Amino acid sequence: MPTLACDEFDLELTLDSGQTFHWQSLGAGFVGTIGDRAVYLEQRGADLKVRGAETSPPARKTRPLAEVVARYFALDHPLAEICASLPDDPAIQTAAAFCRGLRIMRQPRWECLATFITSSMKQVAHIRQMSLALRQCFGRKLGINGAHVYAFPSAVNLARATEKELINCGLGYRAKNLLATARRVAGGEADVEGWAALGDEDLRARLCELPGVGPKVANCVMLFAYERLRAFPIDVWIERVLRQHYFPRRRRLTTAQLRDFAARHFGEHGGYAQQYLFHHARKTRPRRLSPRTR
DNA sequence: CTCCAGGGATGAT
DNA sequence: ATCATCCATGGA
Repeated sequence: MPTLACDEFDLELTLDSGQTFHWQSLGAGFVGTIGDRAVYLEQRGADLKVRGAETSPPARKTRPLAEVVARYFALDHPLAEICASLPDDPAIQTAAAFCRGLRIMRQPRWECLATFITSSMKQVAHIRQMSLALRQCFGRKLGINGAHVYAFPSAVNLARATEKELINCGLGYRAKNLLATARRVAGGEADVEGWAALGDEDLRARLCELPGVGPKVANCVMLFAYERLRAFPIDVWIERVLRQHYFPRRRRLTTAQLRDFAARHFGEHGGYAQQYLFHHARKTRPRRLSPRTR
């Protein structure tokens, strides 16, 4: 199987860090899609084994799969330098050590935006379920390693859906927002590709105009699909971590103050800092003790 | 500024 | 089987 060198990379950790919600474990690796391509991935140390779909209509000239994978997982990010640039405080240093090899991905823009619109007020298991349902109902079916996966549906395809169909995919009140946003993107009113040329503030403003997109979702999309490594999404987990470690006995603290602090303290790679704090907090969350073990 | 809808998996009892 | 918990956005 074709192999790609991947230093300072942990595939499983990266796929399990709340950036993407459709990869499934299969044998010793994972199957999923990158754009319209079905992919099987398996990591052995610094080797990343990569297999593309056995395409039935033989693919026309396309970019080499290794390039596509390397770009998707941002294997070009200088991880050692990024970690060295993070502030030297115990909270972030502990989290960064815990998350060695976790990279901030470069996901397809529409797929990332649509998925994070569905993510609001949902936990990872739900988001995975909705992603799968949307793919099965509206996406293209692809074969890989004897399994099958579904590409994420284009905005045009989702724009043709009815609200009821999206509700049947488990979206609840998010159906209306996703449908409205899909229609704006499909109609060219919202140019999610063209927006890549905008500065951070303008991009955030454009994203926040879309139905179902607030500051948190906008920051996730900026970070995971637009390479804006300063973007610092603040959800309840991160808010807890920030208050606990950086403002231990300050009671009155607005979200605006937290935002300003994060931007100043974590700087140009704030998104990496956020992802490390987030993943560490989730994976080391204090589990409630049952009465028996207490 | 505050309050609240909303809903299904998850874990505790 | 029942019950509490988790959660971002948007609108009142």
